[in-house]
Amino acid sequence: MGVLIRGANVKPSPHAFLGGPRSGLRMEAPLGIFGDRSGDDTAVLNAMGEARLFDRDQPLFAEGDAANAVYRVMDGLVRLYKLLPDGRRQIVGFLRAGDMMGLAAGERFVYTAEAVIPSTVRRIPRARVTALMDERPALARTLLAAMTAELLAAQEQMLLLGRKTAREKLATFLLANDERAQDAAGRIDLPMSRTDIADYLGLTTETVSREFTKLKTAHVIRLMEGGKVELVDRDTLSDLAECA
Amino acid sequence: MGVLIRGANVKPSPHAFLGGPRSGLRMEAPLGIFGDRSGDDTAVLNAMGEARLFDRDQPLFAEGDAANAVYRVMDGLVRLYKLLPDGRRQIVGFLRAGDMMGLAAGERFVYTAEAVIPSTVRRIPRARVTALMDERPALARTLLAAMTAELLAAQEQMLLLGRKTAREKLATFLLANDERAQDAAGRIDLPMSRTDIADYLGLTTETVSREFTKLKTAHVIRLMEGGKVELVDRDTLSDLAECA
DNA sequence: CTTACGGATTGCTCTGCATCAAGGCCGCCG
DNA sequence: CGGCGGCCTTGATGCAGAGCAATCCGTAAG
Repeated sequence: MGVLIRGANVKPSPHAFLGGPRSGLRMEAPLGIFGDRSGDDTAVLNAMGEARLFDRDQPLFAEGDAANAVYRVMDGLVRLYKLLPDGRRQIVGFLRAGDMMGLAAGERFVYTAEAVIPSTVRRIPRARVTALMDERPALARTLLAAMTAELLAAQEQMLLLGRKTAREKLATFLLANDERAQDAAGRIDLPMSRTDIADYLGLTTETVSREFTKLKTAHVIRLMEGGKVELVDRDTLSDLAECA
Repeated sequence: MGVLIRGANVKPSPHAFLGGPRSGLRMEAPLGIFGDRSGDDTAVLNAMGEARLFDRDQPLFAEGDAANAVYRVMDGLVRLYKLLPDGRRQIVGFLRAGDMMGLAAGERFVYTAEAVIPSTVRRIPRARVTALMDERPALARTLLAAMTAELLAAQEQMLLLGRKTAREKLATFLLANDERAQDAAGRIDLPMSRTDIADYLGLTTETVSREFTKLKTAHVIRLMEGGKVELVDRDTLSDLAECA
């Protein structure tokens, strides 16, 4: 499953829960509801496993593969998606540096993970995570809290997919990424293609492109080279997003 | 959060993972990946808390309420939903007897829970769940596995909401309920209104009604009184659902 | 510099589902 | 038993977004 965990090297977001769908677990465990003893559990996991570089569009694993490891993105961007038999695709999450996936899975993965851009990913055998949970019962709780965040994000995305208009979807997407993918200049880095964004938001490439253009024309955003986006008018964007 | 847990009194489904969106956790922990020591943890939780009867449309809790308890449905049907400011509604899950909710929540609930029909619900203070986890570390693992199932179901629902047609959505919905809501005669019990189904599938009441009619006319299903549905041709329904 | 290629943009048309608008059915209450 | 109100169904119409196709643009290769 699309479980990702943000590591200690990534600065915690002040709005962990308001950022919309992240499809990821945060190791900081922002929810204290299961007891606040997470401590350094995250650090232990972070150092485990072997890192490997994946090329553009190279799969980390595919739907149907045995789920015998969890993965942690050290650098780059990974997409998780499900396919219908006729090829329609739904991206259920994007993972950035520090995010983890594969924790929430059954015997086999029910979705595919691919590098969107060249990405470094650490692979940790599931057995080691299990063993670590035996040593430190608190880890299970940390993961529980993390999975909770994942679930909340998934439900937020259900609201988006089921009830929001194209414009609202894109506005929500931009604001969600505002929290997670800002560079030094405050711009958002969106290395994924329009098609990827479309498949994440339940739209087509053309519609995504048109809505980008409209936001640009309205001076709400500015499209920079390199796939970067500057949010000029966050308030308007917020209104367009209809909460979330 | 839409975390529900099916108790030991409900017969395990042979297709726990194929039934599509359930928005619920199963205490049987069908995934052995976190270690298979769940044992009787579920039974302990089942007996806890006080049961209470909720009338039709009566809220168990609302969006924004402090999330200081988890709830277990003993009998009836509960809907979980999120609202947009202008009133658009997305139902993120239906809970039946044995299902549990509220485990995956932050400080406050981010959705509302209401009884669809008169329902008996047990309320368990969160502190007791936490205490129980201290006693039995294995419980955290059981919940972890359960939450995993919830997450997989949520992602399946994302695929449905983002990429399936109205017909496919309804077919998927019927097959998912086939696993969970059969009565003695093999019919599906759907006590929720057309509006509820529409808000769950990201459609309108009218579209749901029209698709029901089409399936009926094609002799794929039969609509019985009392909101019951008989699946006459599961194969055709399966084709229409496009997997899931 | 020229060509080629893959993604992005834009225009035009089409359509699935939403929206608006009647009825129809049924259970409830006076 | 009759009227009322809620839900469901069905029909007519509209529209947001899909589908199709033609550039455009930026990058890489020659």
